[in-house]
Amino acid sequence: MAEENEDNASGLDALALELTRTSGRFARIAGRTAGVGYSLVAWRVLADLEQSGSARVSALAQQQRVAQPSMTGLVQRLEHEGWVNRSPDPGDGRASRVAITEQGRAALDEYRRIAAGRVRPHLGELSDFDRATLARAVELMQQLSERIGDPRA
Amino acid sequence: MAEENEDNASGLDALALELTRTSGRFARIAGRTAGVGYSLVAWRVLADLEQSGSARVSALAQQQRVAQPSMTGLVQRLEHEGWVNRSPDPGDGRASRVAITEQGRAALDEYRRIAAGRVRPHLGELSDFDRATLARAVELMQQLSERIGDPRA
DNA sequence: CCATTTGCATAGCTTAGCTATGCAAATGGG
DNA sequence: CCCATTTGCATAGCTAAGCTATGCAAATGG
Repeated sequence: MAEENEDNASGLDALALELTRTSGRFARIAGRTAGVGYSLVAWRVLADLEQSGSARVSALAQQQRVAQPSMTGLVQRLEHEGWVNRSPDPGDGRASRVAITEQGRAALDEYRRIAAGRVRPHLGELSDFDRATLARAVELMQQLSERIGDPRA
Repeated sequence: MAEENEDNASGLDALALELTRTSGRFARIAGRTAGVGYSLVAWRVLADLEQSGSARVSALAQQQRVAQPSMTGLVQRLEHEGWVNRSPDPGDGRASRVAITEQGRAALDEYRRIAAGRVRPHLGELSDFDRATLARAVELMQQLSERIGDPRA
């Protein structure tokens, strides 16, 4: 791969495609296999709520870059699991604030334990350099995610 | 991130989680936004067929690590789009061989053009080193994908 | 020749996303 | 103060994508 990153656009295209395809495959296999059940977005929402305390539905939708009705549905499923609850927003009768429950925290911990457990042993077999490469790639993919589809691209 | 990759398991767990979450987010944003329509698995199947010529449904399912009925459904959708066709397998009356059509090749090219076009400009802004990091990360994620969930783990 | 295995399809479910639309609460101009 | 607009969320209805369980026809083998 190192021989095609210096000169022309076709190398960029190839990298763009490979990155997209590989990340999708990896996420599906690492995050979904063995029936953890919910999507990555669900866990991201829980993780957000774990730190922020509570948030409104539309704010969650914006953060995760999904449409508002999609987030409504996800929150409903999470509420049905007992992982979040909704309370009326003081000062705005339309809005409701979504907060994580104790069960939600427990489920999140469990998910983290399982998901990490599936990937960790294979990470452990890599060299320090390869692990650092992956860690840096995570940062780069986060940057790219934010830039792609951003209005000010 | 570089300060936590040397000593204990919590660093590995953190990397495992971040890698899973970030790759999922990236794939969703890069591959799905702007309504390319089908999933990454669909395009991977087309790409496989482009190179292999034709394959059986169960072989495609194994390659993509999905259940056989899932692949049946995907092949039906692709067939409905006119992107693949099915012909009876000579020598095995139960099986049918799936092959890509000219329209399928065109659709695949179009997808590649769009998907690469969305990511490429942002890749172009990175340094050579960062691009090489991503290219190496692609290889590593492919390795990890193959090892995770493999019977002989 | 019949029992088992194999390849694929179907049925029925859940998750997950989308757009379009509805409704109630908040906001703001006249 | 009243009414039109905006805003926050829910609902309806669609498609895609995955799963398990099951059915059926063709191949295989004792």
